Amino acid sequence: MFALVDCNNFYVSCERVFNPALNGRPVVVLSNNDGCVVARSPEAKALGIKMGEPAFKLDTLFRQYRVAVCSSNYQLYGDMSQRVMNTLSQFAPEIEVYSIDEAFLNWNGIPEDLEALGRRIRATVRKHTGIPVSVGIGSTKVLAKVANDCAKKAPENDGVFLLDGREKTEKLLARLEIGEIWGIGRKHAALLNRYGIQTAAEFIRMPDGWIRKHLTVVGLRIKEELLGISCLPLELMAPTKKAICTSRSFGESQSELEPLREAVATFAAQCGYKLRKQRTCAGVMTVFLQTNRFNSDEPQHNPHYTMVLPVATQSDLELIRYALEVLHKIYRPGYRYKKAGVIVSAIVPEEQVQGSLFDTVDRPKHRALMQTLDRINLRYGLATVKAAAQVGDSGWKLRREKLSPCYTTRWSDIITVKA
DNA sequence: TCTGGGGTCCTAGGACCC
DNA sequence: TCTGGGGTCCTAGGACCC
Repeated sequence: MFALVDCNNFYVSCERVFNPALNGRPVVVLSNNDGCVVARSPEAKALGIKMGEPAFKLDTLFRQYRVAVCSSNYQLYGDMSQRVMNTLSQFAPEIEVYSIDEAFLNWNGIPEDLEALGRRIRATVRKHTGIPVSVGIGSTKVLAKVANDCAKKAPENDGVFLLDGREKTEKLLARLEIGEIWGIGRKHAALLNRYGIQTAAEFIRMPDGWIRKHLTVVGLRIKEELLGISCLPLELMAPTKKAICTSRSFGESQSELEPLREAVATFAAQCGYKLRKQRTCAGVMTVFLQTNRFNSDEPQHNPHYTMVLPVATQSDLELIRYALEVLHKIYRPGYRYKKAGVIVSAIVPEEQVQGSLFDTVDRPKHRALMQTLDRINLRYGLATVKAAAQVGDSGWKLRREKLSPCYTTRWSDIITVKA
């Protein structure tokens, strides 16, 4: 058996933990740059606010219904997520942290009443962190997802749903639209609908060959999982990433080279940090620029260029140097760039880097320098020490007008309680 | 004026090898 | 007159997830 524990409207719940005045009110959290709605409280959902809707289109509605609007605060959410995951790991021998707000638990051979265990999890996470969660229990990961959906949507389940027994499962799948199933996205749902398949029950009646032809082996696995045959194992170790991307939309569009240099240098350094964190080096780097695709009357330019590095690296200084080289290649004056990014790939373990006869970089020195830099920044806060290329007047920086404090990760932001 | 930021997996087709 | 059969690797594109 698997349990899927999912935090209810996680980002909103994090904000509410530290600001109880947000309870009972419609609350939304916006994406980076205060762009789109990425989390909604139930009250906000009830107002018809859609996931991913651009915030500027909702201004009037926000005012009319006194919707509380928060910029996203990933430091806070990341830390709260860790606290939730720590609590969850006490409830299962194995746990897969699937995303910032979800985890699968291995409940094979647990002799207890699983529904009761689910309720205990809910109460404990609530007590330890203040975050409300839903627990879905099923014999495969896909069925646990289905169960979680029931736990969340039907109020009578009170946040916990155990999906067991053939009859119970069949009845549920007959009511479930195929597009609701984990792994069936919009395109596949539309395709299935065209063939007259509306529900999950109808889907699992289709022959294997047909599913394979139209939805590849991915679709076939989903069918098996819905039938109760587990083929998606728990993934306990997060695999090292094969590509790492750091990109941002700018608070304001940028035409000059200088702010773009600052931005691209910052993204390259961020990639370096992520590479070091998973103890890897990257051999290939892509830099891209984008103009605002929504301004169709503006000239568009979306260049990108990929460079093979002489020797795979994880040093900020080297990554920045190459990223700026590439930036100069692709930049053209006269365009208003809205977004830029750096992607590193061809990632290898740091102890398996292929050297070069003509290497001019003092690698041990870079390594020591980066270690020191990471230690300082860990202790004194993000980017306390950084490369000069990253420093500037920052016109490109994110817009985050409604940012909450970093209650749990910054001493100066720690919460004050008046009694 | 204002529209996010990450990732993964699978397949088909072409290049190349013996 | 006759022109094989088996692989691997890489990339682009499309689907999906949160």
